[in-house]
Amino acid sequence: MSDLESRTRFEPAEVEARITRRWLESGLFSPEPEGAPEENYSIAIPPPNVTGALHMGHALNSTIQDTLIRLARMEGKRTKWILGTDHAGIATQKQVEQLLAAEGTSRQELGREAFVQRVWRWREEYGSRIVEQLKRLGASCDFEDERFTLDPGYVEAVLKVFVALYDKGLIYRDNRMVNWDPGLRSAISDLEVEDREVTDTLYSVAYPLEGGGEIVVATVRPETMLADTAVAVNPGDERYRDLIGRTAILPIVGRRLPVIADEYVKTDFGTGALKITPGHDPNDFEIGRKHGLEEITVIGEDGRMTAAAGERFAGLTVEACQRAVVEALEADGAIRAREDYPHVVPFSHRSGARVEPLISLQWFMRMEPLAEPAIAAVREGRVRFVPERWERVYEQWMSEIRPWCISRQLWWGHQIPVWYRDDEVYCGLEPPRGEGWERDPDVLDTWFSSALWPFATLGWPQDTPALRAFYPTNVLSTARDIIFLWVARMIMMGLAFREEVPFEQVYIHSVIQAPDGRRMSKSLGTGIDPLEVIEAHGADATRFGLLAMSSTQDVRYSAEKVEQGQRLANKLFNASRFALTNIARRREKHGDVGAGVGPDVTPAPVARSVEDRWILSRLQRAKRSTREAIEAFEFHRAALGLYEFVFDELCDRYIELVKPRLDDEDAQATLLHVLTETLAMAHPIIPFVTEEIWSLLPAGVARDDLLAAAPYPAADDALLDPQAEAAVERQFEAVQAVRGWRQAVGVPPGPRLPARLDASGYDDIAAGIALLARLELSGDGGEAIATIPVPGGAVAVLRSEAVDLEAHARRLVEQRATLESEIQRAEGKLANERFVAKAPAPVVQAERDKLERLRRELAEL
RNA sequence: GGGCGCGUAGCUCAGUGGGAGAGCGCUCGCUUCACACGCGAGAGGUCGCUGGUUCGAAACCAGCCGCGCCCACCA
Repeated sequence: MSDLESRTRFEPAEVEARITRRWLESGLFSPEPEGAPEENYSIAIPPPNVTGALHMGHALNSTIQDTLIRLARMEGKRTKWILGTDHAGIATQKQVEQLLAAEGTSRQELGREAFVQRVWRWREEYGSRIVEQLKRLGASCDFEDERFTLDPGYVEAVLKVFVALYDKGLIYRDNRMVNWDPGLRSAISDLEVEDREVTDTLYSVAYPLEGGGEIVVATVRPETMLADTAVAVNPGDERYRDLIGRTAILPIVGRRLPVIADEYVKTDFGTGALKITPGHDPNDFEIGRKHGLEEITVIGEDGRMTAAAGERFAGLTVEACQRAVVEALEADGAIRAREDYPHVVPFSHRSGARVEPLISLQWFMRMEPLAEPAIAAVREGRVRFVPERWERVYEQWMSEIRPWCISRQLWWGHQIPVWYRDDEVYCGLEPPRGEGWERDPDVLDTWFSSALWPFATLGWPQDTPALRAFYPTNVLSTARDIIFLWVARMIMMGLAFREEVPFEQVYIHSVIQAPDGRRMSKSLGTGIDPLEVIEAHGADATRFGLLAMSSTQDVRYSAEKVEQGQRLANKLFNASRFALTNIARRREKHGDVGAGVGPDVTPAPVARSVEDRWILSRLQRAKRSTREAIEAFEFHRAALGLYEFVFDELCDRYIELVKPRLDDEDAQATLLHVLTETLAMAHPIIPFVTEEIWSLLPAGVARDDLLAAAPYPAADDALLDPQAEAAVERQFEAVQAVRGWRQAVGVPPGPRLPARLDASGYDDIAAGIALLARLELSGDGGEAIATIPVPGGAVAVLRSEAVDLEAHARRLVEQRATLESEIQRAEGKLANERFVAKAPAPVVQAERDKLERLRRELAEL
């Protein structure tokens, strides 16, 4: 205890490592796979990239999930937080390629097999970093059952899904236009493309017509004209009607281009005539297929012009080629106009390169048949989004879903289980028998394997106990940016392969922006490292701060909220230190260690006074609202409500009021009870400090086991006491009135002031008022030198030289003015006949009561 | 082009039909026997603008202004 007495501050760094070790050694986070999903509770963590380091988004999301998980665990549910990392094809491959480059070699030089081995070695060395960082935050994941999306079992799940969808005809190979990322040299999906505003030049180029005349087309990409195979106009366009069916001559190249009609062409944009380049423009590709046009490719996968572009341009970069083509057209006098043209163009989210639309042989997945039941699941409430508005966003995207390009030209990932031999194609879990087969070199989009996360992590396709116990999971928590990339696809795959939704609720949490409102990002230098925050303020403070600043909308990072959390941890620690050292000291003196405290139970509260009944009543409300707020994903309400309870009610009021009674065993029991319940109530939010204090509770109060394993305290309605709440409310109004008066009239806060209570309804609470407002109350009938209005009467201040009567008079004038204006307002309201007639009776009555009270107070003055 | 969200105290944000709130910051006071990461008392707001619904609007509806995000194949 003497040790505790000297610890005047909560020191997180000293405590956290010790507590973490106890948690991990307890096995509490690793439940036996038993029971049914309905009685169990599980969350699958959004798997961080193996390459990743904990950023603020992870920290918030992990805190949210851990708060849910810890609450569920304390509610007695078998609770599993499924942990793992994602192989993150592109990010990881890039990382290792950079290493190789630094070593003066490359993946091509190593060859595929050696390269993949190299990535595995890298993963062994660095892949657990983020998992260790999660421990620092206090995350109670099942660390003993960590998964990886390239584990052998996981690979089996991925291949099985691929083969099944292939057999159903949902996965197919096709030569189509894809988003080609020249930086990555791979196809990417629509969702990995981001639009950026760019100002290009819009050129008007004249194409001569066979037999005389010309047609002028508009383009921002003159270099692609080398692959033009037609010119299109709108069939209803008077200007060009006569030209349909004629032939244009492609400048520079000399190719003959049919002039075709297509509704797609807008008459009011550009020149109304459109050059058609099926090989390098998605729209033109569709038009080309519709009209059976030739598809010519002049831009290669390396982002340079191919031989088909002609000797003059082959080998040039796209940019250089554009300049060369424009020069050539100028020399021909073919450029009729140019203007600056701001528009959005696609860039790769992965490499940052400008996306090059190319025709390429890739694997695609038809999504509509999978989307349909996934839309129904949300519509029927089997999956619910919080906040609800995301359901519409989800549904809208799902109802317009397009084929998903799932093949990537990478080496790190799930290699596609398809083999070729001449014209034969084989798809299966095992390689085909016989000689001469060659496996498709491509790997699957990382999100393909992520889509299986909630069940592949539990052992599917094996029918494992874990799968039976924890699927479906309860909640998925994430930011909105991966609703389509990941959440929607998990729902589709869960329904397709488990016939069950993967989770019941999807919580979409805030995106935390930099304090200045910009995106938090390493490259912008706006990132804040959560580990540094933990170092500086503690994990509890970080968790509290993140929850307190979170919302249903994006928020700016608030260092103040973290500091608020640090104050809460410190306050709770000091309040506990006060209670524990005092009670221990007094019991030692009296030689009874634990009277009134049963051996294995939280001490039963013994309410002797109105403030005891009050704090017990307030405690029930705090427990209820904290739990309800967490369950409703209103984490800021849970965190800030806890702060308010601890500071305003437990510390500033109850502990102050109970101080003089601490020799009383009943008061000790009540204080200990409130303290232990508060610790338990707060634990899901600030687990470290609460666990630490729990371990310091006297024998008989603290169980030997962990607070993390203790039951979450239920709100007991029998302890609600509206009378006590009203009484203590009145008490504090009176205290505040006296304190305010003291300040205003310059009476120092320390000395006790002789006074008399001329008010009714103060039998139980007068002593507390005297204590907190520093009054010496007596029944002295002498004359009051000053009168302080309090609810139901006044405090009469008796003879004292400490009172400045002029200041008192000034205060009286101010208070009268305030009261009079409030009375006027109430009177006005009640004089309004329509208010009295139409407003609900209780509202009118409340107004009348208020008016009466105000009038009494004015009279007291 | 379609959709969503947000404009409340100097700052960051709660609040959704009956007397404008929190944290930080600011002012004043306090070595009150747990905590100065503390305690007490204060100052500070046309709740973006306009109109409507209502006895009553920061909240509900409409329009406007400003900011942010998502989706979308007009060269």
